[in-house]
Amino acid sequence: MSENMLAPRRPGGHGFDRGRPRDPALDQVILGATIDLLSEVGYLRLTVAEVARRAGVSKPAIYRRWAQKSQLVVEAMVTQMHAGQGPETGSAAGDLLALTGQLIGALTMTPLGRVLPGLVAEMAADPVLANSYRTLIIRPMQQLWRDTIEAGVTRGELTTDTDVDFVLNALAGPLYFSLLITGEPIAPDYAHTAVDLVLARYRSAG
Amino acid sequence: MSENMLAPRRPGGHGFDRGRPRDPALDQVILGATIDLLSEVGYLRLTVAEVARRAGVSKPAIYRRWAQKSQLVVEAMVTQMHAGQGPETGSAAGDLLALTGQLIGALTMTPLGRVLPGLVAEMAADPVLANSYRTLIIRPMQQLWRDTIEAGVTRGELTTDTDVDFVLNALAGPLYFSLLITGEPIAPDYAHTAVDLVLARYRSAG
Amino acid sequence: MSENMLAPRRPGGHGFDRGRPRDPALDQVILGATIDLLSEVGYLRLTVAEVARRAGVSKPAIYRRWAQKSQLVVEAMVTQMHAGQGPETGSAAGDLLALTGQLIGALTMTPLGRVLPGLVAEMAADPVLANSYRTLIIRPMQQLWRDTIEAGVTRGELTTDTDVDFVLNALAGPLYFSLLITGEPIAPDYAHTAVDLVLARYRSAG
Amino acid sequence: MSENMLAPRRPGGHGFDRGRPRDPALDQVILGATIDLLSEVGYLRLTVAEVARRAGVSKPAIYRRWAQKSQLVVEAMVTQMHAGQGPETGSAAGDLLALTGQLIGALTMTPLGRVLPGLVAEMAADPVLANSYRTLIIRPMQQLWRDTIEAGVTRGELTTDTDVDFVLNALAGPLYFSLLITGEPIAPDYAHTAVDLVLARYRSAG
DNA sequence: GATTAATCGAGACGGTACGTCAAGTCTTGAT
DNA sequence: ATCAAGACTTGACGTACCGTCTCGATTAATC
Repeated sequence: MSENMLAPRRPGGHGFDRGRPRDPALDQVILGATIDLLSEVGYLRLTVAEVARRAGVSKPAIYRRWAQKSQLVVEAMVTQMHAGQGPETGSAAGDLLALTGQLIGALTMTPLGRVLPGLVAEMAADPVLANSYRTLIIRPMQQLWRDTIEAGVTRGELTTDTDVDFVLNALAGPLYFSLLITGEPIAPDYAHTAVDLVLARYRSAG
Repeated sequence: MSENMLAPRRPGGHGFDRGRPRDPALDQVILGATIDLLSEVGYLRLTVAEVARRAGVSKPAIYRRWAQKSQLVVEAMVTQMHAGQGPETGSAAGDLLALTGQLIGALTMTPLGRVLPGLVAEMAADPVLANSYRTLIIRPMQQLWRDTIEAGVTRGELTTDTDVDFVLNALAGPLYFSLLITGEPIAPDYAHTAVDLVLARYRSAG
Repeated sequence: MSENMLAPRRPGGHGFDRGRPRDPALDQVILGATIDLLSEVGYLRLTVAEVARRAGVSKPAIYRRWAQKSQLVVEAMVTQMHAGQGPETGSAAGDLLALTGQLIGALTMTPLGRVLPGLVAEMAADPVLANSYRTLIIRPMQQLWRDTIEAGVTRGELTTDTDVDFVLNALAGPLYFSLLITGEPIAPDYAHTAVDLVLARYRSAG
Repeated sequence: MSENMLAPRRPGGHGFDRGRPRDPALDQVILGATIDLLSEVGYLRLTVAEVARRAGVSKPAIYRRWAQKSQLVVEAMVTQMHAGQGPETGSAAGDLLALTGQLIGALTMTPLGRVLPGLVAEMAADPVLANSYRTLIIRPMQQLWRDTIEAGVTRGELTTDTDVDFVLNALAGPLYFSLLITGEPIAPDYAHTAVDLVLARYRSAG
């Protein structure tokens, strides 16, 4: 797995600290330029050369850090993810509502929405990238949801037969479907309706 | 709407039957070659030149019909959609189960699954293409689902407050989410679990 | 030689006058459009499709008459050549002066000048065309010059050792050189200077 | 004038020695492949892709240096021009004879003859190219002739009213005329006959 | 008068080359 | 080993023009 990760490439295998050290400021400048460009033109029309131009940096400086355009973009996205706090509203319903709302926000208010389509295409052709994206972005999100759902079960609010991954997919899936496929806007009451749906089935009688 | 459609470009606006007509056989040969290549190499690695070579056709013959690679591919996908039959199992539960199973089949057994990621990326960058795909593929599918759900309401199996589009998204969304984002295989009991979920909320008491 | 000629193609080999006869008016319309377009855009940028459009004629109607663009153009040029009259000024000097002046006029006042460069290129690659051009345009011109020079010899104005072809080349060559290669304008006194040059060498002492 | 020149395109206007320098070896490899191909197939049938293939170079590497095929070809021709030595035979007659012979050699023994027709066509359609060709190839040649003729005047071998450009055209023009237009071979005694002609008129009595 | 065959305009067809673009790697000289 | 700059290969893109072929609709000469 570690070889699949995309976290900044390190210099060749000899030692780690010979020669001129990388300018750490460049990482941020590059990622910033990437986010900006991404939200302007989307993934497909983003070119590495243009990122370099805007960052005032050379192309090799970028490729020294990320093996491909897609990995640069994933990393840029990661910096946009707020260290997702598990919500603590006191009830499973409230927590799920909060998480769903957070996800809607991320998909519609951040560049993530513009980026996702292009990334989806690359992921289908590049397993390494897919792995990076899933490890760095999807998995942490899933874990948050799982923790929340399991807390609900533990507290006796959700039935013990609750299928954690299924619930997660049931709440998040339609959002991605609208974003990527139908292009329809997300209904303003989506979060409520969807959480209601889940609770109608999995709310513990006790 | 008509200007957004991509169905084969037609000759200039004078009349419609002047000059040598397009060879309709070529349409089929080209679309067939496209489907074949698509299922072999996926969207991103499909090249128009290779489609031409396999179809025994010139590149201009292709570009005469479709303005871009992406539109050719959409059209090819359309030919793969079987005039979706509304299922008639006699119960809303059975019908929804059948539709969900059909969709799973289309996404996993046909080239659609291989093609979708690339198409999603292009759609995000090309509104005309997005419109075409939605009009030709998504909307007919949605209509089928809507008809089925509404039939359930009419027969008194589903409550009258059933949100048709929400239900549709709830059943189909997670499938696309798995296919495009998480890459996880679809659980073998997905159809049952998902339909159960919906019925737990929308089954009519009567 | 006859098979190298480009004079209008005739219908297939059976008989000569079955079926609908060609519209003879079209020949003229096409040649006219060719001349016009030629003088506007030159040879290389002239397309057969545009000639057809302007002539209100179809492409096959053109290719039925001329096998290639280049032959159409040659034929169009021929129609521009005035049945060159041998001048009759009474003296060899006067006749040569007149011929040279005529040639200057043809090269600078008619589309010939715009056409020649492109034709030269095609001729180098297409012997059939070269033959047509030389037979239909160059040879008649050469004959005129030869007759004139020989008349001068006969009348005793030019020495009997006059090399007819050499003289012809000496007078005409520099004109083509300027037109095709150097691009320099032809000196206004070229005709006089050149004829003087020739007479200085070949004027008969007698 | 400088903006009309085609000599290898240079990088953007900042400085001149930043970034990876062009591999000068490639210039030579490309020009060499161009010359070879040119003498095999002539101008019209030379394709940039084939030049690239033979030179073991990519197409963009070529287009980085020359904006169009025609400019590549001109540049290739320039490399074939031997830094023309002004002949020093001691007499104007001998010098002119030598120059004429040199020109005959260049037109018949080098690829120049095969290339010229195609180039002539492009020049007529592309003033920049025409300018380049004339500046780089024609003008240096003309200067050589002018110097020679003027030396003859200075030495008293040619009359002081000798029209330098006219003489030059009179000697060179017929050669191009034969090559490009009539297709007739150049007479073996052309050089002598032509120089005789000129001397008959311009030889100084003194 | 019916038949026959080549014509007509329109435009599709195969072929071939064009010139462009972006991705990712390599090279230079300098720090 | 880094940096900026930009050359480099690779591979595909979409376009243009050539000369041919096909369609349905005339148009004459022949039968």
